[in-house]
Order: sequence, then C-alpha cells, then structure tokens
Amino acid sequence: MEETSKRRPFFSTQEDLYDEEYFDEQLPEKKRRLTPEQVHLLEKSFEAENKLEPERKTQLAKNLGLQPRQVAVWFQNRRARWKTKQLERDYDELKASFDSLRSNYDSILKENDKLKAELISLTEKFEPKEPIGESGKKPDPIPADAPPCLDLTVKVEDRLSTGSDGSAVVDDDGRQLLDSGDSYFPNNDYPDCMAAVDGGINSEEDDGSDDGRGYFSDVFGAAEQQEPMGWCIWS
DNA sequence: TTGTGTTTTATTGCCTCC
DNA sequence: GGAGGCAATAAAACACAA
Repeated sequence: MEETSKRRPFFSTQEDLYDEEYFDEQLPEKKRRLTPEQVHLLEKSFEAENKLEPERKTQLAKNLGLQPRQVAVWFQNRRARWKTKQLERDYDELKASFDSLRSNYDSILKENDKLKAELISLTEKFEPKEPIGESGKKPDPIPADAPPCLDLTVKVEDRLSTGSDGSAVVDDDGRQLLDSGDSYFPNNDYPDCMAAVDGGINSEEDDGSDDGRGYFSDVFGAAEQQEPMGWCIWS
C-alpha cells in the first residue's frame, strides 16, 4: 500500500486538494477528481443554466479554485451526461406511447373482425334464395358503395396477411398515405403520442447541432422488427 | 488482492457561428 | 480565423464481486 499513500484520497478537503506541494510535486500530471464541494457548486450552477458564458466561467473557476478550462470541461461533460439521461427518458416515454397505441390498434382490429363477421352473418341472413340480376352472379357481401371505413378494413387485413413491411400503402383514391415511413404518427390522430414525441425532441435543450438524426427511427425501427403493425388511418 | 465494470476528467478533431 | 460546442475516445479513479 505504499502507492496508496501517495495518492490523493477521493474525498479530500479543498485545502488538501490545492496544497501546492501535493499538486506540483506529487501528482503533477494525474487526473484529479473534484471535491464534493466543488461538484455541488458546479451542479447548482448547471441547474441554473447549463450553458456557460465566459464571465460565469471565470467567476466559477475563481470561486472553486479551478482553471477556467476545467470548469468548461466539467460543463461539457455534464451536458453530455444530461443528454444521455434525457434520451433514456424520451425512450421510455415513447415506448409507453407505442405500447399504448399498439394495444389500441389490437383492440380496434378485434372490433373490426367482430363487425365483419356480423356483417357477413347479416348478409347471409337476408340474402335472397335465388340469384338476382341477369348475370346470375352472387352479390358482393360488401356493396360497392360501402363507406370507406369498411373498404379500408379489408385493406388493413390484406396488408397484414401479405406480410408487407414498411412499403407505402395508399388506398385506392389516394386520399391517405397509410405508411410513408416519414412519420409513425400521421395527421393528428394521436395527439397524445405526438405530444410525447414533440416533448422529447424539444426538451433536449440542445442548440440544434444534433440535427435529430436517427434516434427515434431506431426506437420504432426496433419495434417494427418485432412485428409489423401496418399503420393506418381510420377516417 | 485482483480482475472487471462504471464513472469522471481530459483530449482531440470536426463543425458552426460571428 | 478564432471561440465555443459536440461526439468520440482515452485514461485515471473508483466500486465491487470473487
């Protein structure tokens, strides 16, 4: 333990820390951890404002007995840590929104199945015994002038059954882009979810240099890999 | 005591803004 | 072009299980 005696104890006092002899002669080039007092003050300053103007940097450095460069570096690293935590929080929030949407989607799908079965059963019940019309063809259970939601119901199922994943799906008259890949929350049908997304991106308190690349697409990309959902709009 | 994983401090290189 | 920010990374300091 000869070595230990030369090393600065982790929680040394500020007086010890700035002892000239210790700094200049014992460990001139080693990294030194900041004292809890220094960290506390830096944390408080960071809470107040996470960016450091030159004046504040100089003042803090003076108060803490550090080099301005050390204060700048500490803020830099602290912002990085904060950003990592924020990303984790955003991820959790988005995942919760995603799970909720997915569960909602599943229940709507079930409801669709139920209604479709009901429609078929009713159609069969009221179907005439003899074929109607000159062609003698059996009428389509779903009339041509059926409301779009019914038409769309079939398309959603088709999309799921064919296992198509990720390709853009547009309904016949092109009025809705079902999955363009640009956004998982088209229109404003899911305001809660959009709020979560907006909050996540904006709350980053970044200067914009991050340009938002890839993070959220990773989240949903991973989710879609588990099971393609076939996003759609019920009008 | 030692090996290993995590955290913290510091450096480097690139980018943006003025 | 210099200042300052960021991401990526190195390396020291620390924590902890075996």
